[in-house]
Amino acid sequence: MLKLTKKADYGLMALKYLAEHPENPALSAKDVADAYGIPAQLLAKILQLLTKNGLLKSHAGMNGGYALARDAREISAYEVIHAIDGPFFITSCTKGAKSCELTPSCTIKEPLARVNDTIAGVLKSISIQDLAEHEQPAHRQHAAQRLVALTL
Amino acid sequence: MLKLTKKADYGLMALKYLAEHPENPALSAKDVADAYGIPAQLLAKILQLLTKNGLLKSHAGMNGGYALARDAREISAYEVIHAIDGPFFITSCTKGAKSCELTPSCTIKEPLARVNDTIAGVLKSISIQDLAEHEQPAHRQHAAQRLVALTL
DNA sequence: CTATATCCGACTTCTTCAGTCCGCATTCAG
DNA sequence: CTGAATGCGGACTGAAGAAGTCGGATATAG
Repeated sequence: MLKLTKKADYGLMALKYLAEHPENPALSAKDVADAYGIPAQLLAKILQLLTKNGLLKSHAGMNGGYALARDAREISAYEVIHAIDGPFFITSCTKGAKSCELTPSCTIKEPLARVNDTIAGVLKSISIQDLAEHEQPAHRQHAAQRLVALTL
Repeated sequence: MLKLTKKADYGLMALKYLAEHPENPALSAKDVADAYGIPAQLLAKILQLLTKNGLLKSHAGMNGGYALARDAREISAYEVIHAIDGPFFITSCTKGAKSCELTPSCTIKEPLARVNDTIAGVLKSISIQDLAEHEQPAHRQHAAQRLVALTL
C-alpha cells in the first residue's frame, strides 16, 4: 500500500545509471541490469516502456542500447513513474472516469485528491539529475524543510 | 501502485462518519457500513484494528459500538493509515531492517526516502476533523499552494 | 435468556506484481 | 550474405497481497 512498484524503482535506477554515464552513446538493457543485479528481461521491458513514452531513445542492433532522450534535468521522477505504472491516484475511487459508486458521495475524496496533487507535485520536482547527484541541491533541502514546517 | 488500500479508505470514511455524529455515544459497525454501503464484516475488522491502536473506543453488547477515542482534531489521517496498513514506505527496499540487497548501494533510495517523509508529513497534517468539514480550512489551502510553489 | 454487539482467527477468491519464455525485427561486423 | 547482438512485444506462470466471507467466542443491556 502506497508503495512504488519494483518496475518503477528499476526504471528510476536505470535512468540514473544512464545519467551517470553520459560518455557512452548507448547502454544495453543487459549492461544496466548487470550493474544493479536486476533481471535483464524485466528491465528490458521497462526500458521499452520508457522509450515508447519518449523518455529514452533506443538503437537496435549490435552496440545498440538506450540513451536519455533529454537532459537528465528535464526528466522528472513523476514522468518515469507515470510511464511505467500509468496514472496514479491515491484513492481507489478515482474521480476520473465513473467516480465513486459507493455512497451518495464519499466526501473523503476531495481532501485526499489534494494530497494526491501534492505528492505528484513533489515527484515532478525531482529530476533524474537529482537522483544521480549524491548530494542533494541545497535549495531543495531547504524547501523540503519549510514544506514540513508548513504542513505540520 | 502508490494507492491507498480500500481498508484504509474505509477506515477514514468511518472515522469521518463518527466525527459527524458526535451526539451518538456509540455507532455500531453495521450502522456505518450501511451508511456507506461497505461490507459490514470487513468494516468491523477495520474498526477493531483502529480500536486496538487507540483511535477508537469500543463497547460490546446491545447498543454498543464505537466512538472516537480523542477529539477529531487530534486524529491524523496518517495514524489511521498506519494503524490499518502498517508502516508505509514508498520504496520496496525500505532501509529499515536489512536495507537494500541489490547492488552496492541503490543511491536512489535516499532522495525517495525524503519524498516518503514529505508524504507522511502531509498526511500527519490532515485530521479527521478536516475530512468531516466540507470546506477546507483556508490556512491549509494556502499551505498546500505554497508547498507546490516551493517544490516545483 | 436472548438479541445485539464486539472480538478474532481461518479461509476463499480475486487481482496485481514480478518474472520468464519465445518469436520477430533491426542493425552492424566480418 | 550471414550471424551475433540488440530492441520489440505478446503470452504465460507463479507468488504475494488485497478484498471479502465464515464461524465461533465473549460481553452486555433489557
